[in-house]
Amino acid sequence: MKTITDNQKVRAAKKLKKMFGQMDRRQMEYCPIRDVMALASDKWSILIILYLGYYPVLRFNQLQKKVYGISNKVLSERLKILESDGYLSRKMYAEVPIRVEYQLTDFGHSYLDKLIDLTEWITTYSDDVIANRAKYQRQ
Amino acid sequence: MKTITDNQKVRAAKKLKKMFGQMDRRQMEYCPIRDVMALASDKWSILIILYLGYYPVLRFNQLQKKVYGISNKVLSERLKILESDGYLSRKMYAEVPIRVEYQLTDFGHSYLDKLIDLTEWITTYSDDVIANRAKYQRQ
DNA sequence: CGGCATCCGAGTAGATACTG
DNA sequence: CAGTATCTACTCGGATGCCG
Repeated sequence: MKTITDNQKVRAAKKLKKMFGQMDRRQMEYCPIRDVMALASDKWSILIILYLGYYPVLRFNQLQKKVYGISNKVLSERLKILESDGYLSRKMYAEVPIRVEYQLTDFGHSYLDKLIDLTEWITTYSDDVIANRAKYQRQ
Repeated sequence: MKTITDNQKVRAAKKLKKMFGQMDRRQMEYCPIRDVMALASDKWSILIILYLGYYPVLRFNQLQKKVYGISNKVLSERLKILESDGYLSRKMYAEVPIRVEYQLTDFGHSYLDKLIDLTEWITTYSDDVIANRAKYQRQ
Protein backbone atom coordinates (compact mmCIF):
# COMPACT_ATOMS: atom_id res chain seq x y z
CA MET A 1 0.00 0.00 0.00
CA LYS A 2 1.61 3.23 -1.15
CA THR A 3 -0.15 5.99 0.70
CA ILE A 4 2.33 8.69 -0.15
CA THR A 5 4.86 9.53 -2.84
CA ASP A 6 8.48 10.56 -2.40
CA ASN A 7 7.57 13.82 -3.97
CA GLN A 8 5.08 14.52 -1.21
CA LYS A 9 7.70 13.69 1.38
CA VAL A 10 10.06 16.24 -0.09
CA ARG A 11 7.38 18.90 -0.06
CA ALA A 12 6.53 18.07 3.55
CA ALA A 13 10.18 18.32 4.54
CA LYS A 14 10.43 21.76 2.98
CA LYS A 15 7.42 23.02 4.89
CA LEU A 16 8.80 21.60 8.11
CA LYS A 17 12.14 23.23 7.50
CA LYS A 18 10.38 26.54 7.14
CA MET A 19 8.34 26.00 10.30
CA PHE A 20 11.16 24.77 12.49
CA GLY A 21 13.47 27.39 11.08
CA GLN A 22 11.20 30.14 12.35
CA MET A 23 11.05 28.80 15.89
CA ASP A 24 13.63 30.00 18.34
CA ARG A 25 14.45 28.31 21.58
CA ARG A 26 11.86 30.17 23.62
CA GLN A 27 9.12 29.11 21.25
CA MET A 28 10.18 25.50 21.51
CA GLU A 29 9.55 25.71 25.24
CA TYR A 30 6.33 27.65 25.14
CA CYS A 31 5.17 26.36 21.75
CA PRO A 32 1.90 27.99 20.66
CA ILE A 33 1.22 24.97 18.48
CA ARG A 34 1.09 22.77 21.51
CA ASP A 35 -0.99 25.32 23.35
CA VAL A 36 -3.62 25.88 20.70
CA MET A 37 -3.64 22.27 19.60
CA ALA A 38 -4.05 21.00 23.14
CA LEU A 39 -7.40 22.69 23.37
CA ALA A 40 -8.62 22.29 19.87
CA SER A 41 -7.74 18.62 19.66
CA ASP A 42 -9.35 17.67 22.93
CA LYS A 43 -11.66 14.79 22.18
CA TRP A 44 -14.73 16.54 23.57
CA SER A 45 -13.99 19.86 21.89
CA ILE A 46 -13.66 18.18 18.54
CA LEU A 47 -17.05 16.55 18.85
CA ILE A 48 -18.63 19.78 20.04
CA ILE A 49 -17.26 21.64 17.03
CA LEU A 50 -18.29 18.90 14.61
CA TYR A 51 -21.85 18.86 15.96
CA LEU A 52 -22.08 22.62 15.79
CA GLY A 53 -20.97 22.32 12.18
CA TYR A 54 -23.74 19.84 11.55
CA TYR A 55 -26.49 21.56 13.51
CA PRO A 56 -25.95 25.31 13.07
CA VAL A 57 -27.45 26.19 16.45
CA LEU A 58 -27.66 24.06 19.56
CA ARG A 59 -28.75 24.63 23.12
CA PHE A 60 -26.87 23.30 26.13
CA ASN A 61 -29.01 20.26 26.73
CA GLN A 62 -29.21 19.46 23.04
CA LEU A 63 -25.44 19.44 22.86
CA GLN A 64 -25.21 17.20 25.87
CA LYS A 65 -27.47 14.67 24.18
CA LYS A 66 -25.50 14.77 20.93
CA VAL A 67 -22.06 14.54 22.48
CA TYR A 68 -22.53 11.12 23.89
CA GLY A 69 -21.22 10.56 27.41
CA ILE A 70 -20.16 14.08 28.29
CA SER A 71 -21.09 15.38 31.74
CA ASN A 72 -22.64 18.80 32.22
CA LYS A 73 -19.58 19.89 34.15
CA VAL A 74 -17.14 19.04 31.39
CA LEU A 75 -19.47 20.35 28.71
CA SER A 76 -19.79 23.73 30.37
CA GLU A 77 -16.04 23.89 30.90
CA ARG A 78 -15.30 23.12 27.28
CA LEU A 79 -17.90 25.56 26.01
CA LYS A 80 -16.39 28.31 28.12
CA ILE A 81 -12.91 27.61 26.77
CA LEU A 82 -14.09 27.29 23.17
CA GLU A 83 -15.92 30.58 23.50
CA SER A 84 -12.96 32.34 25.07
CA ASP A 85 -10.70 31.17 22.26
CA GLY A 86 -13.15 32.44 19.69
CA TYR A 87 -14.43 29.20 18.18
CA LEU A 88 -18.04 29.68 19.14
CA SER A 89 -20.50 32.27 20.33
CA ARG A 90 -22.92 32.05 23.20
CA LYS A 91 -26.25 33.83 23.16
CA MET A 92 -28.46 34.01 26.21
CA TYR A 93 -32.18 34.74 26.04
CA ALA A 94 -33.74 35.93 29.27
CA GLU A 95 -36.86 33.84 28.91
CA VAL A 96 -38.42 31.50 31.42
CA PRO A 97 -37.08 28.94 31.31
CA ILE A 98 -33.81 30.43 30.21
CA ARG A 99 -32.51 29.65 26.73
CA VAL A 100 -28.86 29.62 25.67
CA GLU A 101 -27.74 29.00 22.13
CA TYR A 102 -24.32 28.08 20.87
CA GLN A 103 -23.03 28.38 17.35
CA LEU A 104 -19.72 28.46 15.55
CA THR A 105 -18.08 31.76 14.72
CA ASP A 106 -16.48 32.27 11.33
CA PHE A 107 -13.22 31.39 12.99
CA GLY A 108 -14.77 28.21 14.32
CA HIS A 109 -15.96 27.36 10.84
CA SER A 110 -12.48 27.80 9.47
CA TYR A 111 -11.21 25.37 12.10
CA LEU A 112 -14.09 23.05 11.33
CA ASP A 113 -12.80 22.81 7.79
CA LYS A 114 -9.42 21.59 9.01
CA LEU A 115 -11.14 19.22 11.36
CA ILE A 116 -13.22 17.72 8.59
CA ASP A 117 -10.08 17.09 6.56
CA LEU A 118 -8.61 15.29 9.51
CA THR A 119 -11.68 13.21 10.29
CA GLU A 120 -11.96 12.21 6.64
CA TRP A 121 -8.41 11.00 6.78
CA ILE A 122 -9.15 9.17 10.01
CA THR A 123 -12.30 7.48 8.78
CA THR A 124 -10.32 6.32 5.76
CA TYR A 125 -7.55 4.75 7.82
CA SER A 126 -9.03 4.01 11.23
CA ASP A 127 -9.66 0.39 10.30
CA ASP A 128 -5.99 0.00 9.35
CA VAL A 129 -4.93 1.52 12.63
CA ILE A 130 -7.18 -0.75 14.65
CA ALA A 131 -5.96 -3.77 12.67
CA ASN A 132 -2.35 -2.76 13.15
CA ARG A 133 -2.92 -2.36 16.85
CA ALA A 134 -4.47 -5.79 17.13
CA LYS A 135 -1.61 -7.40 15.18
CA TYR A 136 0.91 -5.69 17.43
CA GLN A 137 -0.88 -6.93 20.54
CA ARG A 138 -0.61 -10.52 19.38
CA GLN A 139 3.15 -10.44 19.13
CA MET B 1 -12.25 39.57 9.08
CA LYS B 2 -13.95 37.11 6.80
CA THR B 3 -12.12 33.85 7.24
CA ILE B 4 -14.65 31.70 5.47
CA THR B 5 -17.35 32.03 2.84
CA ASP B 6 -20.93 30.86 2.99
CA ASN B 7 -20.11 28.59 0.11
CA GLN B 8 -17.47 26.84 2.17
CA LYS B 9 -19.93 26.44 5.01
CA VAL B 10 -22.36 24.70 2.73
CA ARG B 11 -19.70 22.33 1.48
CA ALA B 12 -18.62 21.58 5.05
CA ALA B 13 -22.20 20.84 6.03
CA LYS B 14 -22.54 18.37 3.16
CA LYS B 15 -19.43 16.49 4.20
CA LEU B 16 -20.62 16.38 7.78
CA LYS B 17 -23.99 15.09 6.71
CA LYS B 18 -22.26 12.28 4.87
CA MET B 19 -20.04 11.49 7.85
CA PHE B 20 -22.73 11.60 10.50
CA GLY B 21 -25.12 9.79 8.24
CA GLN B 22 -22.79 6.81 8.07
CA MET B 23 -22.49 6.53 11.80
CA ASP B 24 -24.93 4.38 13.67
CA ARG B 25 -25.58 4.55 17.34
CA ARG B 26 -22.88 2.10 18.31
CA GLN B 27 -20.27 4.10 16.46
CA MET B 28 -21.34 7.24 18.23
CA GLU B 29 -20.57 5.52 21.51
CA TYR B 30 -17.35 3.86 20.49
CA CYS B 31 -16.39 6.49 17.93
CA PRO B 32 -13.21 5.57 16.04
CA ILE B 33 -12.64 9.23 15.35
CA ARG B 34 -12.31 9.92 19.04
CA ASP B 35 -10.16 6.85 19.48
CA VAL B 36 -7.70 7.49 16.68
CA MET B 37 -7.69 11.22 17.21
CA ALA B 38 -7.04 10.87 20.92
CA LEU B 39 -3.74 9.27 20.20
CA ALA B 40 -2.71 11.14 17.14
CA SER B 41 -3.53 14.53 18.58
CA ASP B 42 -1.72 14.02 21.84
CA LYS B 43 0.63 16.95 22.22
CA TRP B 44 3.72 14.79 22.62
CA SER B 45 2.83 12.47 19.75
CA ILE B 46 2.39 15.41 17.43
CA LEU B 47 5.81 16.77 18.21
CA ILE B 48 7.38 13.34 17.83
CA ILE B 49 5.82 12.93 14.40
CA LEU B 50 6.79 16.44 13.33
CA TYR B 51 10.39 15.91 14.37
CA LEU B 52 10.55 12.57 12.62
CA GLY B 53 9.27 14.35 9.55
CA TYR B 54 12.04 16.89 9.86
CA TYR B 55 14.85 14.51 10.79
CA PRO B 56 14.20 11.29 8.84
CA VAL B 57 15.87 9.07 11.45
CA LEU B 58 16.27 9.69 15.16
CA ARG B 59 17.50 7.67 18.09
CA PHE B 60 15.82 7.61 21.47
CA ASN B 61 18.07 10.13 23.18
CA GLN B 62 18.10 12.38 20.15
CA LEU B 63 14.34 12.47 20.18
CA GLN B 64 14.29 13.24 23.87
CA LYS B 65 16.54 16.26 23.28
CA LYS B 66 14.41 17.52 20.39
CA VAL B 67 11.04 17.07 22.06
CA TYR B 68 11.64 19.62 24.74
CA GLY B 69 10.56 18.61 28.22
CA ILE B 70 9.42 15.06 27.59
CA SER B 71 10.47 12.43 30.13
CA ASN B 72 11.94 9.12 29.08
CA LYS B 73 8.96 7.32 30.51
CA VAL B 74 6.44 9.25 28.46
CA LEU B 75 8.63 9.19 25.37
CA SER B 76 8.92 5.42 25.45
CA GLU B 77 5.19 5.06 26.05
CA ARG B 78 4.32 7.29 23.13
CA LEU B 79 6.81 5.60 20.84
CA LYS B 80 5.35 2.21 21.66
CA ILE B 81 1.83 3.40 20.90
CA LEU B 82 2.83 5.19 17.73
CA GLU B 83 4.63 2.08 16.56
CA SER B 84 1.71 -0.19 17.40
CA ASP B 85 -0.66 2.06 15.46
CA GLY B 86 1.63 1.99 12.46
CA TYR B 87 2.88 5.57 12.40
CA LEU B 88 6.53 4.74 12.88
CA SER B 89 8.99 1.88 12.75
CA ARG B 90 11.57 0.90 15.31
CA LYS B 91 14.84 -0.70 14.35
CA MET B 92 17.19 -2.17 16.93
CA TYR B 93 20.86 -2.76 16.26
CA ALA B 94 22.54 -5.23 18.59
CA GLU B 95 25.65 -3.19 19.07
CA VAL B 96 27.35 -2.19 22.28
CA PRO B 97 26.07 0.19 23.33
CA ILE B 98 22.74 -0.67 21.81
CA ARG B 99 21.37 1.56 19.07
CA VAL B 100 17.68 2.06 18.28
CA GLU B 101 16.40 4.11 15.39
CA TYR B 102 12.92 5.47 14.80
CA GLN B 103 11.46 6.69 11.57
CA LEU B 104 8.06 7.38 10.07
CA THR B 105 6.32 4.75 8.01
CA ASP B 106 4.53 5.73 4.81
CA PHE B 107 1.37 5.80 6.86
CA GLY B 108 3.06 8.11 9.33
CA HIS B 109 4.08 10.38 6.48
CA SER B 110 0.52 10.54 5.26
CA TYR B 111 -0.56 11.61 8.72
CA LEU B 112 2.32 14.06 8.86
CA ASP B 113 0.84 15.77 5.82
CA LYS B 114 -2.44 16.35 7.63
CA LEU B 115 -0.58 17.51 10.68
CA ILE B 116 1.39 20.05 8.71
CA ASP B 117 -1.84 21.44 7.30
CA LEU B 118 -3.15 21.82 10.81
CA THR B 119 -0.04 23.41 12.25
CA GLU B 120 0.07 25.86 9.36
CA TRP B 121 -3.48 26.84 10.17
CA ILE B 122 -2.56 27.17 13.83
CA THR B 123 0.54 29.28 13.26
CA THR B 124 -1.60 31.56 11.12
CA TYR B 125 -4.24 32.06 13.80
CA SER B 126 -2.59 31.31 17.14
CA ASP B 127 -1.98 35.00 17.79
CA ASP B 128 -5.67 35.69 17.27
CA VAL B 129 -6.58 32.91 19.67
CA ILE B 130 -4.21 34.16 22.35
CA ALA B 131 -5.52 37.69 21.89
CA ASN B 132 -9.12 36.52 22.08
CA ARG B 133 -8.35 34.61 25.22
CA ALA B 134 -6.77 37.64 26.86
CA LYS B 135 -9.72 39.86 25.92
CA TYR B 136 -12.14 37.32 27.36
CA GLN B 137 -10.19 37.19 30.61
CA ARG B 138 -10.45 40.94 31.05
CA GLN B 139 -14.23 40.94 31.00
C1' DC C 1 22.39 3.57 25.22
C1' DG C 2 17.69 2.66 25.64
C1' DG C 3 14.76 1.81 28.19
C1' DC C 4 11.62 -0.35 32.45
C1' DA C 5 9.94 -0.36 37.49
C1' DT C 6 8.45 2.23 41.10
C1' DC C 7 6.65 5.86 43.67
C1' DC C 8 4.41 10.09 44.33
C1' DG C 9 1.78 14.50 43.52
C1' DA C 10 -1.37 17.14 40.72
C1' DG C 11 -4.78 17.63 37.83
C1' DT C 12 -9.07 15.91 35.67
C1' DA C 13 -13.19 13.53 34.92
C1' DG C 14 -17.48 11.66 36.57
C1' DA C 15 -21.47 11.42 39.70
C1' DT C 16 -24.55 13.72 42.36
C1' DA C 17 -26.98 17.40 44.42
C1' DC C 18 -28.41 21.89 44.17
C1' DT C 19 -29.78 26.85 42.26
C1' DG C 20 -30.95 31.39 39.65
C1' DC D 1 -33.18 25.22 31.41
C1' DA D 2 -28.49 25.93 32.06
C1' DG D 3 -25.53 25.56 34.56
C1' DT D 4 -22.48 25.59 39.53
C1' DA D 5 -20.66 23.21 43.74
C1' DT D 6 -18.67 19.52 45.90
C1' DC D 7 -16.54 15.29 46.56
C1' DT D 8 -14.29 11.22 45.09
C1' DA D 9 -11.68 8.22 42.00
C1' DC D 10 -8.55 7.74 38.89
C1' DT D 11 -5.28 8.79 35.42
C1' DC D 12 -1.21 10.84 34.04
C1' DG D 13 3.13 12.99 34.19
C1' DG D 14 7.60 13.77 36.46
C1' DA D 15 11.55 12.12 39.13
C1' DT D 16 14.50 8.67 40.38
C1' DG D 17 17.05 4.44 40.33
C1' DC D 18 18.35 0.43 38.07
C1' DC D 19 19.45 -2.99 34.34
C1' DG D 20 20.59 -5.64 29.83
